[in-house]
Amino acid sequence: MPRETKGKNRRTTIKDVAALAGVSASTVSRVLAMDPRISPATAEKVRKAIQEVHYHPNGIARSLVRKASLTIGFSVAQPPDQAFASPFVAESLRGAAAIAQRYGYYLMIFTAPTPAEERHHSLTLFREGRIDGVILTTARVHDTLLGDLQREGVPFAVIGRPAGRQVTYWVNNDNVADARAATAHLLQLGHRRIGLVTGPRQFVVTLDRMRGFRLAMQEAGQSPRLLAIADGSFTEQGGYEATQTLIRRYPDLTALLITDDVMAVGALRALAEAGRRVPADVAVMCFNDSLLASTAHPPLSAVRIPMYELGAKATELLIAVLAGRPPESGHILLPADMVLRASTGEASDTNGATNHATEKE
Amino acid sequence: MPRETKGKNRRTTIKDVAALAGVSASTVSRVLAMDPRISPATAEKVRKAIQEVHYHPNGIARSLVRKASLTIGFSVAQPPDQAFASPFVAESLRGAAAIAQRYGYYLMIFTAPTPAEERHHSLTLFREGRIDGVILTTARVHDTLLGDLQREGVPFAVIGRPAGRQVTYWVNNDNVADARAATAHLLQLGHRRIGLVTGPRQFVVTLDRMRGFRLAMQEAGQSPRLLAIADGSFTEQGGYEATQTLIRRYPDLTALLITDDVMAVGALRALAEAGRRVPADVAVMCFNDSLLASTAHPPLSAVRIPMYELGAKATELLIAVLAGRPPESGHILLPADMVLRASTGEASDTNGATNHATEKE
DNA sequence: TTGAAAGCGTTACCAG
DNA sequence: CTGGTAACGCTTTCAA
Repeated sequence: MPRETKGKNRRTTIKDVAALAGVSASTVSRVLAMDPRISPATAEKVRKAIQEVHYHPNGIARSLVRKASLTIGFSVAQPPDQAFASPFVAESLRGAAAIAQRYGYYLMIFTAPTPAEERHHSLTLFREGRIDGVILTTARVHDTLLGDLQREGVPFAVIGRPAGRQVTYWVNNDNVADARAATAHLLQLGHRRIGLVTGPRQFVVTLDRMRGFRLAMQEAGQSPRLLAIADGSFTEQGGYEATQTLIRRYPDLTALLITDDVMAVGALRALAEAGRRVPADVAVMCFNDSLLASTAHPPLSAVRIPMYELGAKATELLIAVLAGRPPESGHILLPADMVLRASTGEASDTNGATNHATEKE
Repeated sequence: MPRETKGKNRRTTIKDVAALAGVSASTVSRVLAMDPRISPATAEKVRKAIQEVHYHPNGIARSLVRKASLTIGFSVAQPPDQAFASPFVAESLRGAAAIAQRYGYYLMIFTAPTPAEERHHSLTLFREGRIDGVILTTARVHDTLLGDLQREGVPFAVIGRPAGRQVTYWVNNDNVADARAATAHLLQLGHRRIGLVTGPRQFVVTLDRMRGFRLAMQEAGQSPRLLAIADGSFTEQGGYEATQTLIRRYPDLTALLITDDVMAVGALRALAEAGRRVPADVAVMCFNDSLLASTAHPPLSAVRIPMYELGAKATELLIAVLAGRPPESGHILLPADMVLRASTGEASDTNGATNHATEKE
């Protein structure tokens, strides 16, 4: 009769442990929580029992009672068939995963092509109790998302600069300053006819970089009305098409600033097809600086955006908030370096994979 | 007194809805589950109440009682500071995310540098009830992981070919055949002194591709003892170093097969430094074919591994298993094409970004 | 220092 | 067709 022919193969629960150790479930729970007022003797007993039955506390039950999932959502604001193809997303996810893991948080990812879907997923996951907060990887210009999340009490941190003033937690590089510095660098090299290829204008990052470009050009005495700018999607093809448009309309450009390295690769293709040599005819400079930039032909000079760090910092920020110790300074600006390679005619070798001769701004 | 000054700002629960609609919680639950035997009238009442209080069922509570989290784990067998940097990981994750989302599953990702950690994370997440099953992205040669998971009853699907015979669910391309075809192609171009640069030998994929290489070389009458092979880590630097070693030891190589495109980019760097022109002195062919391969200099001929599809199919397989309708055929082999570009001297243009003139095997 | 009991928010069985 | 009630596995008062 003391045979244990009860459950078939239920996973072992806290009660099994309690029974085996001859204590109550509460006591087991306390041992697990390292409650100091448990006697060393019983603690030992319980621990042995836990070992014996291979007990693992059910995280779902815990989440239910604690009202916390220990899970962070990571929102990729792109169609699932593009997400992660972008080095920016992949790298910032890498940073987020590293930090989440370090602090004992789980990471749940979801993709959302449209703002509406991103809103829906973030809200639903939170309301269902599946995530405690969310990392957003994109800030759009006219976007009710952030306001909605705030209103609903969803904790979140943004990678990028939110358009409004009201958002508290975000991490970014200073895109206006960085784009301005990059443009200034091209000007300093002697270029005057500089074109800008940007991503979609619905993104704050696009507008910020455009603004930096404009500022530098104005400072150089260029009329803001005459600036050569074209936009495209954040893809190789997008960069290709935007560049084609731009160089057709402005055939005398001698330099191109491109706000994304994937797009820049497409720009190189367009330039090659048009018979323009880089950097002899047209100098090219881009943003991000993934492996793609250093292995392109020619290797691309780039503003090195700390993508990994952006993801990591945003996650740290969110975790601090979730842990109830929100940092006084809600946002962080990370510095971006400039990496000079052959595409602006300045690199010593032609394969810049390790040629990170950087120049602080 | 009919003022609702009850909870402070508790999220609304099924009971709130029940109270408002004047029915029991069970009834609300049934409406949610679209139980056919609920009367249209009450269903309507309940639905209105749900709208009114903005009710969202708590997913954690559901998971607890249903013993299913609707969540799939995605294991990245790499240190968090490398994960997703690999196009293979990024692309297969993309595929997994798309399918998971389509079937209403959530995706939880975790990184694990060592087999021990991968085992620990997979097992713990499952035992805690946080995931219903797991996608593994790497198959190692001597690996108890898969056996352990089976023993513990963790449903899983593998991207890649598991070493043992016992594993049921996996998706792969035929690496032996694909490597053999690639080598055969180089042979057909007239090369005889062909070197192989591979990833770490602990991975099944490495051994399979080595095997294919060997087979083709043997068929061409080469002594298997004299084959030029070097291995390195799956990084640009790994490819660089392995290639350096290889071309020093075998200075007369006229072609290189490299089992990864990130590594191939490093190989190009090593060749350039050694003063070998590609393809004039050394032809280069690689695997995977991400954007990196087509934008390298020169553009790399590659065996195009369907990375996205591998992730997608593995996820479909796992979801089928979780849904209780395990497919009769447990594993799937996807075909891989060959994309010929300038690095083997065959491309018409030098920028192969869209030059996917493929050749079926 | 420990135990009993009351939840956490659902679902599902058993009556009616 | 609908309502009570007992789980699901854990944490956390409240008592002792």
